[in-house]
Order: sequence, then structure tokens, then C-alpha cells
Amino acid sequence: MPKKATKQGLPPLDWLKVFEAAGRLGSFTAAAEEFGATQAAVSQRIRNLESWLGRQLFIRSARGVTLTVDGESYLPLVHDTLLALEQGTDNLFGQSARELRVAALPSHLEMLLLPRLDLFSKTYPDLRLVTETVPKRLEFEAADGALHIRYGRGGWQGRDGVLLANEVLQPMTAPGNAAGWRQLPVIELRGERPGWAEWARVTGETEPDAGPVSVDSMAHALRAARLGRGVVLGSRALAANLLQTGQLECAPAPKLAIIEGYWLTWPPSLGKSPRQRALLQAFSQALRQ
Amino acid sequence: MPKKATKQGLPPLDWLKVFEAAGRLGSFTAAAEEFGATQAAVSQRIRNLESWLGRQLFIRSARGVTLTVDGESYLPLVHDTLLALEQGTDNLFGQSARELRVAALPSHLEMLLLPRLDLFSKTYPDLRLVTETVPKRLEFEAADGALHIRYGRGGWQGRDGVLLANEVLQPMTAPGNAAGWRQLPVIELRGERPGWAEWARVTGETEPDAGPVSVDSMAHALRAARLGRGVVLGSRALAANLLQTGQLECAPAPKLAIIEGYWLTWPPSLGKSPRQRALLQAFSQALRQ
DNA sequence: TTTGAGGGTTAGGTTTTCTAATGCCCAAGA
DNA sequence: TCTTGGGCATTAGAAAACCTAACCCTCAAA
Repeated sequence: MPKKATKQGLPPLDWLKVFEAAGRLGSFTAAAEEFGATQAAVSQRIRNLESWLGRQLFIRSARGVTLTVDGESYLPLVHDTLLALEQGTDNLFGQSARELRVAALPSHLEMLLLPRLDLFSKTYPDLRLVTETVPKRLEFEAADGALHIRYGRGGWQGRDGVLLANEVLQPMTAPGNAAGWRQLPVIELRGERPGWAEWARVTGETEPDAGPVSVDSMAHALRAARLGRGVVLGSRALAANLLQTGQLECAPAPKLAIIEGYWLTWPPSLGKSPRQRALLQAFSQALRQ
Repeated sequence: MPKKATKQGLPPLDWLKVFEAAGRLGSFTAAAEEFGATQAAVSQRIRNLESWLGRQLFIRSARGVTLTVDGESYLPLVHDTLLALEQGTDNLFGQSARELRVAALPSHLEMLLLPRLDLFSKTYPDLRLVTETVPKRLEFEAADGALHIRYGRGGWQGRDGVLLANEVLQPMTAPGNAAGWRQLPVIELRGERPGWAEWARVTGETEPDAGPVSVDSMAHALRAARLGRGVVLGSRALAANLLQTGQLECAPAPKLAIIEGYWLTWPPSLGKSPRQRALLQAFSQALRQ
């Protein structure tokens, strides 16, 4: 029985839940199980939805159901919408209401997040901070609902974000060695950041010779420098704490500022309420130190 | 009666419709009217939602209801989500399923859209194209659900989009006058586009003297040039059709390419289904000519 | 003090939805 | 070819959800 034909408004939203599950699973029976209801219930609700919309959403065959073109078109919208609602609801009222999940590479967690937590914890004493280590760049996808701290140029697909700090590279050494840094062996850092060649090109300095140590993570590079292994082209943002506590020292040499930087990003559903905006604001503020 | 306490998942979505209306209108009675139901029904559904969430959403007083902090936090999420669902549903199944609404400034409709429709109409013969003239830049907001053709740098709040063409300015005259354009009076175009001064600065040419005519729209400027009133720093995108049909002619002078351009934008809900993406793709393709 | 607007509460009727049982269809396998 | 079984539709009746009507309460404004 069509409730309204060709009328504006929304269909009964509970039907959409069922449609989403059935479309996603490709089976009424499976959807029924997911709901703890019978297959007949699913069948009826979908029939209702179809007649409300005036369009068939599934093709029924004896071997199962397939989405029609219309169904295929409708599913992503419904899926995304319900997901946003679910995540948003959980963020406000669910378990995660009293915790903040932050995903980042191990070194970022250690060097950007942990040293700067004091200020934030004081403002939000009831909030549990749950960190989630992301071993590889690609696995950020898995921590969808969490905040991310990432290195890059911004503009991540389907996420809002703010720049925490641009990356600034500067020669750094163990304390006491800074003045004579030109005599120290160079610690090479492989990876996405520009190296000594680029530093030399931009600043007009002469490029130091390659040294005996080459690492592939900034954290290791900084540690090597701290241990007196030589001079590293270190990140001011990541080294901030080491510099402050005197474990590292900046060499009297020019800096190289680059377009990449450290970003805090979040799913758009998080930025919707004033309270959550305030929380994000406070958190990014704290991370800027 | 709480269905699930502190459990994940979604509340019965139909309750959210009521919450949204009540929150938006600030009154249970008003929300009930909007639904064609009684105030008691609204009261009960909201009570249900509150107990499902385990949190109060409204403060009841004898003079009416006010959202609590939780309610205030939840409302934007629910509102935006339901709106997206409604618009998306309407785009696929409603009246607007068989039409494409395009909002743009009058001159953009005339000079960018209308001359390029043939190709597109052939691919989508059943689609009604509904244009909506936007008299002033600010009034784009009013045509929320429609496609927009806009001039600018991209990145409009809450809309996806693609660049149709960067703006390229070049001296143009009536046919036959192009060679001797330096002798013609200059038609000044006021507004956001760079003028002759910027053109001269960037290209290294000498800036021509001001002429007797000054207009504030590219459409008028091009028309004046076509009528032989002088030479104009015209937009290649907007003048494309006039140039092709020989009603205008480019002067043998350097072009000025700028960062602004013509964009096609749409609400994110439109880009969700494969079919709609194909449609947008075809449409923007057609507009690129 | 009176009045009226706005909400809450409850009981019971109404509508919607669900379940259980049954039948159909077709693919896969015997 | 025949059998089997998975998957969906359909139906009637039971269950659940929902809504309305009638009532109450409270407060502010007249």
C-alpha cells in the first residue's frame, strides 16, 4: 500500500535500516538474521519501501536477490547516511561519549601527542584518551571513527581537519655538538621528507658529505643524533620536546620550511555539535602546544 | 522503556524525525501539527528516544520546551542527516528524478550553459533541464539542492565541485577591428576580474588609455565590443560562442590566465550513486564543450 | 483571579509489524 | 530426469507499537 505516491518527504526511516542491511548483505535472510527477525518481516518491509518509492529496489530470483539499478543508486546514500547517524549518535551518547580515540603513527603518538597532554587533560579531566597505533600509513582507513594525526598536505578524502604545524627541518645534534656540526657525520633519513640535498639547494649552503648511518624514520634519526651519532636534518615539530628538555640542540644553520605538515583530522560527523567543536578546538590547541 | 541501554546501533529512526521537528520548532505542539498527530504522540516518542539514549534532550517547563545541552548537540547531526536523506531520496525517486536544476547568474546561463546544451540533451533526452536565474551572488544559498555554475576559486562550503575552465582574459573586438585594436577605445569592466592595469603588468604590454565606456558585467562588456564600441578584456570562456560564430574576434595580443575559474558545484548528496556521478560527469563534460 | 497555552500521563482502541506456516521457484546434484 | 534444498513470497493471526482522547498540572499574562 503506497502511503504517498510522488510526494515529497521521507519514507518511514526504519524501512531504510532494513533496506541497507539487505542491500549490503545481498540477502533478505541474512538481513533478517542481523536484525534478529524473520525473513518474512524483511520481505514485507522492503515491499513497503518499494511501493512507497514507486520503484523496485531488488530483483528477486529463486537463488536470492540482486539490487536493481535504482537500488544500487540508493544504497550508497542510505548506507553513508545511516553510518553517519550511527557514528554521531555513538560519539554523543555511546561508550565513546567519554573517550577520545586518536590514531597516529607510533612516533607521532610518542613525540607529538604524549608530551602535550597535560594542558588538555586539565580542561577535560573526565575524558579518557584512547590512542591507537597505526603501523602503516594505509591502515588509517581502519580507524575510521577516530581522530587521526597525519603528516601530509591536508585534504584527506571524506575527513575534515586542521593544520597543527608545518614541517620545518633544521640540522640538530646532541647537546654540546651544535657549534661544530659541520664536522659531524651526517645521519641520512630516507623517506618522504626532503633530504640534505634539498636543504642545501634551498638555503644555498653546501651539502655535507654522506655519513655512515642511514635510517628510515624520523624517530630513529633523532635518537641517533641524541646518542651523538652525528647531525640530523630534524623535524622541529617532532623534536620539540627533546629540544625543550635539552636532549637535542639546534645547529646554527638555516631552517627548511616545507609545504607538508602535521594535521589533525576527524570524520565530518564529529564536527556537528558545538560541544564537539569545542573539544576538537581544545585538543588541536593542546597539540600546537 | 529502554530497548537497549548503552548498546551500540541506532535508535528507531522514526523517533528521530520527531526529535528533529520538535527541536527545530522548539515546541511539541508545533511538531505534532507538522506531523498531523497529537501532542501526546510527540511527547511519547521523545520520551522513548530519551530513554533509549539514556539522556534527556529537552527541558520541560510550563511555558514550553528547550533543548538541553545534549539535545543541542544532537540536533545538528540529526537535522543534517535527515536533510541529506530527504534530498537524496528526492533526487533519485521524487519529482526531481527526471530533471536537473541548474542555478547560475543570468549571463552564465546565457553564455556558458545555453550554447552547449545540444550534446548533453542527446545523451539524456528524457531529462528536463530546469534553469534558475540567480540575480545576486549571495542568493545561491537559496538554490541549495540545485547544481550551481559559479565563478571563483572553488571550495564552496558544503558543496562538491569541479573546475569547468580557468578564466582567461584576452582583448577582443568586433570582427574586422582586431588588427587595429590599439587604436580603439577601451571598454572598462569593473568588478572582481583583473582589469587592463593587471593585464599590462603581467604581460609587459603598455596599458591602453581609459575609454569612454565602463560597464559592470562581462555580458555587457562583450555586447559593447560586438557593437563596435571598442576593445574589451574579454573572458574566453564566456565569449566562446561569440568567437566561434564570428560575432567577436580576438585581438593579436597576449592572454592573461588567472586563478579564478568557472565551477560546477553540487550538494554532496548528489554524488553518491554511480548513475548520478555519470550524469554529473556528462554534464560537466558538455559544459567544457 | 481567571484564562489559556503548553506539557505530562494514562487507558484503551487502532494500526502496524511480526511470526509461523506454507508454497513456489530454480539451481545443483544424484 | 528426479530430488533436494536454499531463498523468497504470501497469508492469517498474534504481538507490539502507536496514537488518541480525556484528563491533569503549571505558569504567565491579562
